[in-house]
Amino acid sequence: MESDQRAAAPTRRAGSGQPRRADAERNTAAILAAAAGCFARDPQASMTEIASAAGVGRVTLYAHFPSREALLGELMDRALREVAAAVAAQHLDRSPADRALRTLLRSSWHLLDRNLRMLHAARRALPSETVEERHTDVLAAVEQLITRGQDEGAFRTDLPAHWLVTSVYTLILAAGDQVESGRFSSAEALSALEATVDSALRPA
Amino acid sequence: MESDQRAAAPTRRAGSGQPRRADAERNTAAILAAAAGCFARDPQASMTEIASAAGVGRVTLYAHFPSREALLGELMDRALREVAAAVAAQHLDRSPADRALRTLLRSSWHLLDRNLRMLHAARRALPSETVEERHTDVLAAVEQLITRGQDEGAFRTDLPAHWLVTSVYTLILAAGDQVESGRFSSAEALSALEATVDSALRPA
DNA sequence: TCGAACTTGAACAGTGCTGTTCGAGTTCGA
DNA sequence: TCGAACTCGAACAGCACTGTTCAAGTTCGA
Repeated sequence: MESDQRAAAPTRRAGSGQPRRADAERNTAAILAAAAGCFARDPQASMTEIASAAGVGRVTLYAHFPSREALLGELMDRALREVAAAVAAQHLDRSPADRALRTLLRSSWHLLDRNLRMLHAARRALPSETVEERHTDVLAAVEQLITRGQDEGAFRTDLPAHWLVTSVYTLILAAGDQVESGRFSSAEALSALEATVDSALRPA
Repeated sequence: MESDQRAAAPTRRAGSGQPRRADAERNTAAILAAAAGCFARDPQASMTEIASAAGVGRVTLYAHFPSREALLGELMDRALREVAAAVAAQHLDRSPADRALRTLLRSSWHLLDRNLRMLHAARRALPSETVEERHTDVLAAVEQLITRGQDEGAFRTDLPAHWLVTSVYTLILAAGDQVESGRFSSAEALSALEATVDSALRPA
C-alpha cells in the first residue's frame, strides 16, 4: 500500500510525495504520541479523547488519519518496525544462536515497556488476523534464529521451531504482564523470563 | 437498580429461591448455549444476535440477563466452575506433583477446546480485572500444586511459584491458539505443551 | 507579503447498539 | 381449568460514537 510513504497523511498534500508543512508534521507526531498514551490507558479510547489529548481538533485528527482503525494500525506498525529495527541492529546472525537469543530477549524487553499496553489495545480493537499479520516479519526473524539454533545443536529439535517461537513470544508477553500487575519488578521478570526460556529451549 | 438480586435471573421469580418454571429454565440454557456459540464466532456479538440465535425474543433475553456484561460474566463463571470441578475431581493432592500436573494439563486441555474462543471474547468485552478476578480460584489451585511440587523437589525452586503458574497458564493458551490457527493438530499441541511445561518446570 | 496549506468548531447525518415499557398472547403446573 | 409465570414484537428513548461538510480563521514558507 502507501503505508510506506504515508499511511498517516495530512489534508491537502495527501497522496502526492510533496513535502508537508512543518505544523502538519508536528501534529502528526503529537497525535501518534497522544494516541499511544490514550490507548494504553483505555483500549476503547474514542477519537474525541485522542484528539483533545493531542491538543488538536477532531477534524484535524481525521485529516491525518482517515479512521480509527488506520490510526491504531499505524501505531502498531511503528512499534513493530521499531522492534524489527532493534532486532536487525543486533546482528543476531553473527553470534551463536543461544547467545543471540539472549541478546534478543534483553533488547526487546525494553521496547516492551512502552508497547505492551498498546498491543493489548490493538488486540481488542483490531481483528485478530490484522494483529497477527503485522507480527509476521518480526516473528519470522525469530524463527530463523531458532531454526539456526536447532541446526547448531543449541536448541532442542524434538519440537517444531514455530512452537518454540510461540512459546518465547508468549512468555515475553506474560512476563510483561507480571510487571504491569506488580507481581514482578522489571529486573525480576527479565531474569525469570531468561531462565524459563533457557530451559524451555535447551535440548534434553 | 434491582440488578443486585438478579444477576442472571428470569422474570418474576427473580431474587427468591422459588423454583422456576420449566420453560424458563429451558430458555436460560438455550441462551447460554447460543451465547457461547455467538461469542466464539464474533466476540462483539450483540444481544440481538444472541437472542435470535437462542430462538428467543430480545426482551426475554433481557429478562434472563439484565445486561450484556452479566451474560458474558455468567458464561465465564460457568466455564471456570467447570474447570474448577474437573481439577477438584482429579484429586491432584493424592499423587506426586509432577504426575498431578500432567493430569491437570490433559484434563484442562479438553475443556479448553470449548472455552478458548469464549475466553478471548471475554478478554475483549470485559474489563481485564474482571477476567483475572474470575481466574483466581483455579489459578490458586494450580499454584498450590506447584508449590507442593517445589517442596517435593519435583519442580525448580529458583523461580517463584506464581511465575511458574503464569508460564503454565500462558503456554496452555498459546497451545490452544496454535490448534485454532491450524499450525498444530490437537494431539501435537498437547504433546508439545507437555514437553515444554515439563522442561520449564524441572529443576536444573 | 501573499497565497496555499493547514486547523478549527459547530453542526449534521447516520449507525448501531442498549435497556425499557406496554399490552397481549402462550404455556406451565397445581 | 385457571391463575400466575413466562414470552413476544413493536416501539420508544437515549446514548456514544463515526465520519463529513462548511465557512471561517491561522500559520507556514517562498
